[in-house]
Amino acid sequence: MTAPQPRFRQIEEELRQRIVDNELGPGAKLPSESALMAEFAVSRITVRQSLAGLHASGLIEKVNGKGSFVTRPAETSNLGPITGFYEATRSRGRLAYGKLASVRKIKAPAFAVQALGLNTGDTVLCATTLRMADNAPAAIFMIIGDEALIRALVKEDLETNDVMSILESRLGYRLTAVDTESSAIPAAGDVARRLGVADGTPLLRVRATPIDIRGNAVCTSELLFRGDRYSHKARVTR
Amino acid sequence: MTAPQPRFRQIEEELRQRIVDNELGPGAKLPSESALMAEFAVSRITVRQSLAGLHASGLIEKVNGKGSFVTRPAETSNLGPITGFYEATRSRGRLAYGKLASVRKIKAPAFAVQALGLNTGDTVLCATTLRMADNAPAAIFMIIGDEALIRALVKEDLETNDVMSILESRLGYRLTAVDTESSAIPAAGDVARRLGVADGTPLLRVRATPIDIRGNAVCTSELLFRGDRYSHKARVTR
DNA sequence: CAGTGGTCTAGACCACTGC
DNA sequence: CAGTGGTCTAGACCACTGA
Repeated sequence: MTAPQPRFRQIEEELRQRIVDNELGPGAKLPSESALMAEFAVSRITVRQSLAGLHASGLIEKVNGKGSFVTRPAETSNLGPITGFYEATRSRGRLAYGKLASVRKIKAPAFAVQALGLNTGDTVLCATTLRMADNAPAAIFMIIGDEALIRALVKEDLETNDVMSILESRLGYRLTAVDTESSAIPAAGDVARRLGVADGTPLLRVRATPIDIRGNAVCTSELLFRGDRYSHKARVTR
Repeated sequence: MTAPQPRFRQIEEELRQRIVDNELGPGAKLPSESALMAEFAVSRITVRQSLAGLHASGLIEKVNGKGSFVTRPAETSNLGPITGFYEATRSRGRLAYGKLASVRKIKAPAFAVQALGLNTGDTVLCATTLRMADNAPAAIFMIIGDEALIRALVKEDLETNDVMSILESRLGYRLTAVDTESSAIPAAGDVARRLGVADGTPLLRVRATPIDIRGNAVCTSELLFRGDRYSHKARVTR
């Protein structure tokens, strides 16, 4: 038997649904606690218990004397600098932009198969950009995912905007985490040439997979940095 | 003016203190909610609000019908495989151990100064181990911190146990996060020789700083991996 | 000023645990 | 069975916001 969910959780899920469905968009004001008491016919404590759940998920913020509001995810992009190359670079006062190198259909590489839960041999769309900092090549970025999603990302301009920020502020995704895997590899052939380094130069390879509010992988990406000039910072919490 | 803390937070802090001071050790049962109501002369809701705070920090767990218990941190070491080299390697069925290479007093390197909030020129104690997987060199590990702490870690056997697990299960630290910074550097001289790789081979360098429950850096460490054989996985949450 | 969220009280019934 | 935490009600007073 599935135990019936407690009332406060039902209300929490109902509100969560309204937010995910963009019925309550970023920045929108939630009904006041007394309004929710009336709507769901429960006591104030029950309402507050529901709101506490949403607050804990970072979905809403409460402002004393004003009300509760849906958070604007893009304004609190604290999922690590890797996931926000342009933002991080610009915040240090440097010029950052990218050049779209290619958009093509490929057979999903092994890491994408695993990250996205695909079958071997599935085809995916892959967009590649060369990211520049102060007019010097800084990194090669590759993003892989569902065709419709990648086309939407390209349309929203991958040469200026970070993927995470497009996903959250333009495409309505609600992200909760990013899975990352870092390793060090030698630069080779075309990659070395495009980054302007000698063959064999150590590169930092970071593969990142944003996870949405339902625990699903949205897409997956690979970033190749010059190891001598850039590093990847993150805070891992339990 | 510092605003007076609400009652429930005072109680939360009091209980948190008892846990941190090991007055309530891992696995210990907290007083029941009714006992806490009597002790602090507050209503049950207030008590539960305090416990909710501790629960959110992962410090206690509640068991219906039994009571609330202090969590055993070592049993939930999910702060990333980097921070648990031995544990992660052994869990894949491979032999993992280390060799203590040196323990010496040094002038704190720049990254340690920043991570630990020291002054340039301060001296710290530094222990180095060579970590082996299936009898082959896998990584060079260096840990830097306060003299007493490093000596305690060495005494608890850095050749067998992960730092995080020693800190949590033997030395009574309560860790909440780990700050990490990854980059790729070429192997050089002594380091290359000890890892058994050619000069210039890309190495993954991960610097990790465990953060305790009060937000303080406990110590800081640097790990040099062979980039072709190991990678660093982490899930970054908001 | 009225409306909002922040805090708190004094009760209640339930499901679960262990004796 | 008594003790525990899980859920919920119907109130209350406060501090803060904005008109």
